[in-house]
Amino acid sequence: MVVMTRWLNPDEQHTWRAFLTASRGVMDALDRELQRDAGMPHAYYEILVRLSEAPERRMRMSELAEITGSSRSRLSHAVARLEAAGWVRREDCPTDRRGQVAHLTEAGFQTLAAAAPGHVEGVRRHLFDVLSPAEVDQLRRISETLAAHLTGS
Amino acid sequence: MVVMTRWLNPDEQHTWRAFLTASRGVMDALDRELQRDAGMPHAYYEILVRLSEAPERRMRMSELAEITGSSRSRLSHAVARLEAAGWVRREDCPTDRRGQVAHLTEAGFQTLAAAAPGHVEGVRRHLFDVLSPAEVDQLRRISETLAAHLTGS
DNA sequence: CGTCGGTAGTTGAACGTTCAACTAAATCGA
DNA sequence: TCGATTTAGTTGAACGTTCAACTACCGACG
Repeated sequence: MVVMTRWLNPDEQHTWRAFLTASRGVMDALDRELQRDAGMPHAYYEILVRLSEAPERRMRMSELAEITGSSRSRLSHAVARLEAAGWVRREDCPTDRRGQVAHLTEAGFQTLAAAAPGHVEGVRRHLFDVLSPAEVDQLRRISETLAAHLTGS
Repeated sequence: MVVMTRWLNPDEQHTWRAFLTASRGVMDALDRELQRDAGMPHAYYEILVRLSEAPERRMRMSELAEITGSSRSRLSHAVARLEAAGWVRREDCPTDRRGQVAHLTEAGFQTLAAAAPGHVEGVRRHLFDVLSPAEVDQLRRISETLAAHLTGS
């Protein structure tokens, strides 16, 4: 069966490219800043943040992968590096002999605490300061909708 | 001078994380689909698209780097791979002996033509079909604002 | 109890990006 | 016209991600 492609019209084209430029741009800027100021990419920063928020600063690898939106493999490699940096330690899970628990070390917490203010400032500078409160609200709803549909399909 | 960090309030926190999840999620999904269906990452697809739109399907490396939002180094590596795949050829620039001109080959154009319908469908599925026309409009304005501020600072 | 399918996590190779260093040519300024 | 600066582009190494293959363990069903 031949299906006609519904190409993007010029408006959609423009929106799509603006979205690409903006989202990539914001992420790249924050990534660069974090790499410069804290010596780690944003993905690693996020891992530390999520661990710092977990009870006892510990989390199962699977859950951590799930919540940071990364594959198990990616998380495994990442945690290996974070462990080498002394920021995370891996421990055996007491209830599941297959499992591992990632644990944010005190050094990791301190590194995170040192990096956080600069990063938050960056998020403000590149995102919140630039948009009106109404736009921030719109962005939130749009993002939630998009995110919901991703897990769905 | 000690500066108090203006942390993100819970609403901002939520918005930021939703934005992260959504933009990463959409890009990841399209990247996966393009890799599966066309054997190339989205960044490479974009290079081919931009070349296909250029006069004579030719563009200076610098301009191509600029327009695709990548570093010169990244583009250089990317075009090297695209050239190895037979989709792009590099030619000497006639007006600037330092310069190179990337040229989309017929094979590259055909590959692009084969990949485009599926990709556009993906963009619709993950983005446009999910949002109302008003939201699409909001997203466009927000993205344009964000993009404008990136080049600015 | 045994075994069979699913789950948790790791590994190494291939790939793509970044970073800094480098070559070569254009441009600017005296 | 000579030298200094800037611009164009490439290169290789280090890094981070992906993919597929792998080990080990859990849980369920006979």
